[in-house]
Amino acid sequence: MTFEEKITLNGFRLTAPRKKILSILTNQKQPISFEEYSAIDPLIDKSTFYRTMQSFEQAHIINGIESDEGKRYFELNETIHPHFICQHCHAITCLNPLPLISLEGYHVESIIFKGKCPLCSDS
Amino acid sequence: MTFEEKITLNGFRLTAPRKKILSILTNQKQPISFEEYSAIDPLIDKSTFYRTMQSFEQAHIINGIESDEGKRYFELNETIHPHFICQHCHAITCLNPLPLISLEGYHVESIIFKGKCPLCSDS
DNA sequence: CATTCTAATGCAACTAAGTTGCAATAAACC
DNA sequence: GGTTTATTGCAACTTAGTTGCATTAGAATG
Ligand SMILES: [Mn+2]
Ligand SMILES: [Mn+2]
Ligand SMILES: [Zn+2]
Ligand SMILES: [Zn+2]
Repeated sequence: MTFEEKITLNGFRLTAPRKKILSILTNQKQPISFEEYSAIDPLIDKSTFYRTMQSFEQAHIINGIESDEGKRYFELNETIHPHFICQHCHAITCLNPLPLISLEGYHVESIIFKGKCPLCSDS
Repeated sequence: MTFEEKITLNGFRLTAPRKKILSILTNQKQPISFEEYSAIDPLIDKSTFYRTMQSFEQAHIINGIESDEGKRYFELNETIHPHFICQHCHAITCLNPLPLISLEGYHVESIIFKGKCPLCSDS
């Protein structure tokens, strides 16, 4: 699906900030924060960014993930997969899809593992 | 282990706020935030609370969990178990211990499931 | 017990991620 | 092109959590 389709199929207007946000998120291997995003797109407005994240998250175009440090990280919502948050270096990593775990009564939508990433486990 | 032991074995001084914090956390079935804690212990100072959480977390006396809403929730670190965060009502629930999942290269210390809790799945 | 040392407290001021109000702008639809 | 209304961009705000610092009070020592 193109950026244009992702945006317009949900009834959103096709604006410059939205196209840029989707294009940049497409190039990321890992979720990014506003701080990281605005390093790539320095002219972005904070409100526009966060409002876009809210609308796109509700439309399931993107996922938000809470870091250990009180920041939100965002990624495109393509194939569902779990994430790992390193409590040492605070990196957020996308993991390979995992066989779905079911919990009686609960409707599980995502899984986050926490601990030490490979880099931090060595040292 | 008594509150006194938990505190002093880590080289911390035995103070009134620390004893009260541990006694209140002991009575909780689920992790609680500062907001919830201070409803139970209205005289607690915010700095004292958060500084205690930091020291106790480093000493592995308590666990901190990030909610979906940018707040930290705290619980005693007794038996390790996963948690469920409802993305609808935002409740944080302790789950029963789960067979340990291992991820090649990663050192997993905790697992958080997100989705809809039983109450919110019905409605 | 009194003395000393220093960790911990409590208060106020601060920080920073994220939100909100609102006037100006520009998509979308005719 | 003209009208309508969602969206932008700016500044002001909110709020969870942190920090600096003077005061207090554990704990160790004699
Ligand atoms: Mn991912
Ligand atoms: Mn728990
Ligand atoms: Zn790491
Ligand atoms: Zn719920």
